[in-house]
Amino acid sequence: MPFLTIARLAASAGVGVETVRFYQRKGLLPVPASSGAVRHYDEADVQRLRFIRAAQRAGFSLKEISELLALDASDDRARVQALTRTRLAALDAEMAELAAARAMLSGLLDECTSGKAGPCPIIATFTDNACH
Amino acid sequence: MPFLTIARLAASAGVGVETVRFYQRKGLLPVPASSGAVRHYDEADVQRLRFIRAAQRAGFSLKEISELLALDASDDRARVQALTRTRLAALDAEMAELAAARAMLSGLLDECTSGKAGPCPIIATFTDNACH
DNA sequence: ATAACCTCCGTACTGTGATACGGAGTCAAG
DNA sequence: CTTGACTCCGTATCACAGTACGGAGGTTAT
Repeated sequence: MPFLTIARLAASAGVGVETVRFYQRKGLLPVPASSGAVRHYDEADVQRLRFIRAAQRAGFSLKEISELLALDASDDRARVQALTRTRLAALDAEMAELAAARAMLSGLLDECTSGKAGPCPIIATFTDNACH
Repeated sequence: MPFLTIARLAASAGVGVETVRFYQRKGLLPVPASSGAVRHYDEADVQRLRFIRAAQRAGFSLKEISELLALDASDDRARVQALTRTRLAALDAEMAELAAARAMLSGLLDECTSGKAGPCPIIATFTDNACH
């Protein structure tokens, strides 16, 4: 049977040992009862750790992920959907902000590189507070 | 002449007094030489503080902003353009990540709400690490 | 069986952007 | 001439997601 040490568990999800221990402290990963001094991990731990990283890539915070992990056991789809809708709304808001910033900067960069005289339009824009 | 106290300076940019003091500590705002015990601020300080907030809305970090502020004096357009291009690339990368997360979650939410049997698809997706 | 490496555990520190607290001094109005 | 609001200043604390460190002990390859 493939017992994993903490280093191999960490490697299986592409994180560092310290990160695994950090997740344990946060309650996101169980600390296995050690029959002996060195703890060992199994596939369930690998799955759980990968779940955390996958949910993180979807923009969930560690706090939200710990709730998702709890819901994994309880199968409360309404709550999962609510968390997901909240996350979607937050993603939309963040994207709108980034898009606005991108549009502004890209326009200013064009202006600035087109070699007009006078002060740099990028700096001037911030100075005039005209960007919002 | 309209001397401003720190509270009025802060209010003029919609930030708190502590935030102004924080920016002073970071070197983003000058600490005026106080002729007396209470320092006073002028329009230049208001402009500088507003510049910081405007650049921040464009996604620049305080560290980048302090460089932009230095460039404001030196008029080094090439450097400003380089910073702006770096910021644009970072914005594009962030937006792509958010868009991917959004697409995935939105699809999963549809699936989950369409009331199919079996385990919640959102949870299942993270569990299968199938999202990337 | 010993060197080299790994694990365990607690604690401390990193960076980012603030926000809070407490005591002493200052200033304007009533 | 006192009360209340504001300022100054240093230090501490917050949230977030880790990263680093050090010493004691366990494990593995030669």
